[in-house]
Amino acid sequence: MAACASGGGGGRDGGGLGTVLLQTHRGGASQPLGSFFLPSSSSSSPSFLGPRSIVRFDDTNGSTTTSRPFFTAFDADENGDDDLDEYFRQPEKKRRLSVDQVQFLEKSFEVENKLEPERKIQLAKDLGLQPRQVAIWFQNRRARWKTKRLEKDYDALQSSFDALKADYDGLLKEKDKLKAEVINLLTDKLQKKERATGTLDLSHNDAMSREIPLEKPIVDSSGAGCKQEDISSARSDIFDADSPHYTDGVVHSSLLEAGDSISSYVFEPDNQSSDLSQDEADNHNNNNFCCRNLLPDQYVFPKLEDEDYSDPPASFEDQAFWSSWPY
DNA sequence: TTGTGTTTTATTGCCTCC
DNA sequence: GGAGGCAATAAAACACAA
Repeated sequence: MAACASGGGGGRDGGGLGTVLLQTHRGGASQPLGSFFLPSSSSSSPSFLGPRSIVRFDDTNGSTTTSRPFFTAFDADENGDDDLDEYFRQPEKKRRLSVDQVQFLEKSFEVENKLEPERKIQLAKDLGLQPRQVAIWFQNRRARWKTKRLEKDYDALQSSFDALKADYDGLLKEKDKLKAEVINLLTDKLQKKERATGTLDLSHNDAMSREIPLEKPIVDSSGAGCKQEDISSARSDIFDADSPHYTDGVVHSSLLEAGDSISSYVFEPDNQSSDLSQDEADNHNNNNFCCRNLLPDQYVFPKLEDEDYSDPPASFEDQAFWSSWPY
């Protein structure tokens, strides 16, 4: 058998297709060409709806037979020999499947998007198409389906990310707000206490107040810049007795490192001190701490926080974090 | 009418499975 | 090794604005 599909190459199924068509042709050697055409159910006008790929087969007699297996509407009697001749002379062209054919294939695809050989043959028979065409249609349809699914998955992921990001941003703002409130309350408390006790060296304090802004007071680990009971009472106003954040003079917070005490970590580290070593810090403490004249031997320069938890956790911005995200 | 972008049909080459 | 699936791609058909 010599079979060559048009368009060059012909593909693997070309042989199978040739076999089918040749068998059909041989089976009905006296059959007119019109028997290959299906009546159109959607259009009364004569039209060629199948591809015009012309498959030539040299039969055993050496003559060339041209098969046009999947025209869905062609009335040979109406069009006459001229049209037929004109059609045969036309160079092969791609033809789209008819609406009915596509609908039929779509329904079949919904049932099962894979095509077993028997089903392929049956569909081809029902639609007047080549089995190869049915296979190609399913293949292309699977590709389109996959593309759509990817788009949907991407949209879902994007929505999920946006929602999470909004939540995260909201929480960050809330955290900043609460932190500011804590700082203000503690600051007020301290100032009131200092005024009430009158132990503060005002002249010295005035000088210090110019160096260290009140919004970010430096607090030591033993007394938060003043007496332990001062900061303790202040804290007790901020954190209630049941609060997980503070018990027995120690803050237990997810925001803090394990073992850190509030006296060290309630406040952000002073930027101007953040790069100092402990020795430098001690020196800095002696020179600048606002209440050093109260209990000099207890003053310890505030422990500096390594990381600022107001920033997103590294893992959140990290690629690895999102690559492990389950959605 | 024509240029351009999109969709559909078909081919090709590679890969996997039996 | 053959059959079939898939990705990439070509090319025809189609839609549509200018």
